[in-house]
Amino acid sequence: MQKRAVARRVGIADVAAQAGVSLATVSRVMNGSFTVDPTIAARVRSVAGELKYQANPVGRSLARGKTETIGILVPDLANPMFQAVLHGLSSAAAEDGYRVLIADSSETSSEESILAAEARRRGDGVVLCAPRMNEAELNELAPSLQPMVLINRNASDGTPSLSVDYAQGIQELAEHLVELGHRRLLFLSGPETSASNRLRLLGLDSFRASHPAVEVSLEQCGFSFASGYDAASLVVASGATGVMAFNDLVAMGLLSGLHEQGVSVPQDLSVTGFDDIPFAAYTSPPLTTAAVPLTMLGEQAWHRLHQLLQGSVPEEPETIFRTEIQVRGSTGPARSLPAM
Amino acid sequence: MQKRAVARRVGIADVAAQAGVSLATVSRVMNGSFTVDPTIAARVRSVAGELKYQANPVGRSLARGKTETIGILVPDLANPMFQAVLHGLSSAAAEDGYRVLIADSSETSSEESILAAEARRRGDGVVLCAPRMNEAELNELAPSLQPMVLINRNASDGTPSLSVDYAQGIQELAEHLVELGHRRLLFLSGPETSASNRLRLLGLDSFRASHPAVEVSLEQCGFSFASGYDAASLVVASGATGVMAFNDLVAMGLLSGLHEQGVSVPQDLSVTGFDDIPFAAYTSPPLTTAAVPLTMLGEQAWHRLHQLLQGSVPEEPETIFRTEIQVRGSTGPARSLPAM
DNA sequence: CAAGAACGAGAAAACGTTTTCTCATTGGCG
DNA sequence: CGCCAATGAGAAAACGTTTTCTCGTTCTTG
Repeated sequence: MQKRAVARRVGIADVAAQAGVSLATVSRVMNGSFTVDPTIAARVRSVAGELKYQANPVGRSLARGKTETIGILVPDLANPMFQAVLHGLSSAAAEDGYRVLIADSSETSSEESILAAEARRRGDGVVLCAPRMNEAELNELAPSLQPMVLINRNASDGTPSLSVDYAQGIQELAEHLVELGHRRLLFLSGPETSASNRLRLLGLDSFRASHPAVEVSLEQCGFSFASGYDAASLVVASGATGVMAFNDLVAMGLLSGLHEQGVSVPQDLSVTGFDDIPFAAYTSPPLTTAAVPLTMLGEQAWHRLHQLLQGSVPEEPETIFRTEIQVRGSTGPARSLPAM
Repeated sequence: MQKRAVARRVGIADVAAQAGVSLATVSRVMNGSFTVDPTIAARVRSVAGELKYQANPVGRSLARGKTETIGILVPDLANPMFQAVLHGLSSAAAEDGYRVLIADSSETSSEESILAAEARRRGDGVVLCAPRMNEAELNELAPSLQPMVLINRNASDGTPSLSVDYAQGIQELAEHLVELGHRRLLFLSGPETSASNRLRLLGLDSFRASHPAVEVSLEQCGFSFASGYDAASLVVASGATGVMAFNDLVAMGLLSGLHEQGVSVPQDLSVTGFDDIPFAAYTSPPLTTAAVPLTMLGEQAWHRLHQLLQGSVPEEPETIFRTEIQVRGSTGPARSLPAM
């Protein structure tokens, strides 16, 4: 006899009926429009409170044509690097009242297009963080994904992008190792699909050109802790004394693998990472690495996207962030170097 | 003369017009209904392809009454513990075609209710991960948030929950320290708002009861790396030889602070963490900690929520996960212990 | 005092789908 | 050959808001 409808959601219509006004008026009151009589407004607010009315975001989004939500596509949510970017993005977006929807491709580049389109369509814009898809695919997809911001990639249509100068970073790391006396360097290369990996390779090419006396070899590896761990034997066998890992995760895995094989770092071998993820400073030994402003990357991505959402044209399409070498315990003088 | 509308989104109506059928038919084709003539279906599909039509998720959500999206509320997205849970949740949800919306309260408990309600209303359900709000608030809020799953909290309305047995975990850690000969223990307590911290305190009470000869003191600390770092002096001054940090983050900060003060771990002091975040094994020294199945917690949360969304009543309201002590390098024999 | 402006609030259209009705056509069967 | 069932597709209602129109009042002003 009392409440027969089992739990029908209270809608704007219920409030309107109860308060004896029209839907429009309720909507106006709830949105803080001043064009409504204070008496009525108060009554509506009171009824809304009683009924615990809260606007349905889906209906509102449809009517307004925007969701106040953005999507982010990451290749691997388990990777602290992307976690840091996500955190920066989410915090910054939250400050402007926007929420973030996650799309994690789990390093499956073939799924990216679909996930990106999905994420984009569910929100007002999207951030593609280091997508693994190839150049052609990205260029084709880009126009349909606007407004969008790219991280560590570029599209031919001038989509705003935030990039890290990996080429410079890896060169500085190599330079650092050479200064320590290392002459045989090894780079543990990341996924072929990674654009930032290609940039590192480019950087190494420049380095080779300017340092003909230094041997810089290459080994295909991966992006994860496990791949670094598995590479330990290869690394030892290579005879290199300075090893640059694709990223901190790989470096940490390598450190772990080397430790198990009784190789001491940095006495026997120097190891560098890349990214400076939050825990790179606390490995044993602490990791020498090229610091990427990860959280800031996320924050800036939001600010760019926010501008786009407000209809302003981006002033500079591409922003490039420099890395900063953090020298820590995992690198030291080359073993064969005569004491000075 | 060609395309005057600057970029109007192509909708179901465009496809219908172009294919010479009704909206309903297009919808049926796009949703794979078999009640439509193959010839027409093919034509619609072809037109849809040409026009690159993709259904607007907002309109669809409104019509269907569900968004295939869930929300998650976390106290701090910068914390690897919550990142791991989020990762588990997101992966598991993705497998069933659901996406995850993030709400990060940044440890501001007063904002949680609003954020939780928001996140819930935007999706079909919500996961509250270790909310900091008090008991009363949680109990009051819970009914309005259904379907929901709680992690490390309980609500009076029988909301399904996934909990970790922190009381048992902290006792095992204390036990471990005592076995190493430590008699003066110190617990670096986490936020008062943290329910799991209260459980740890409860565990320590039991421990005290069963080990009257052991001194277990307490120091208010925090949840972050920084708070652990700052606590180093206090810890040294306390005279304790075994320190249990609130979590791995605090432990790592403490390790760092102690290192700076020239205190060696575990020779001078033993330190334990809690959670076993992905990098706890790679600090220097590696952290002895109580492993919480973080990713699994996220996955299970999804599975529970998924059941709820499909209308099945949860069999067991609360699932409790045990922790597993990982003994690593940060704990060792008490210094003053006579050699045996 | 009357005419126009300003104002406040209701009616209705719009947002983009899905889904229930409804109806026309076809095919089968008695 | 006619009737009923089955089939396929269109019309329209529904989802829950916002927002544009529109219109009736009241206030202002000449």
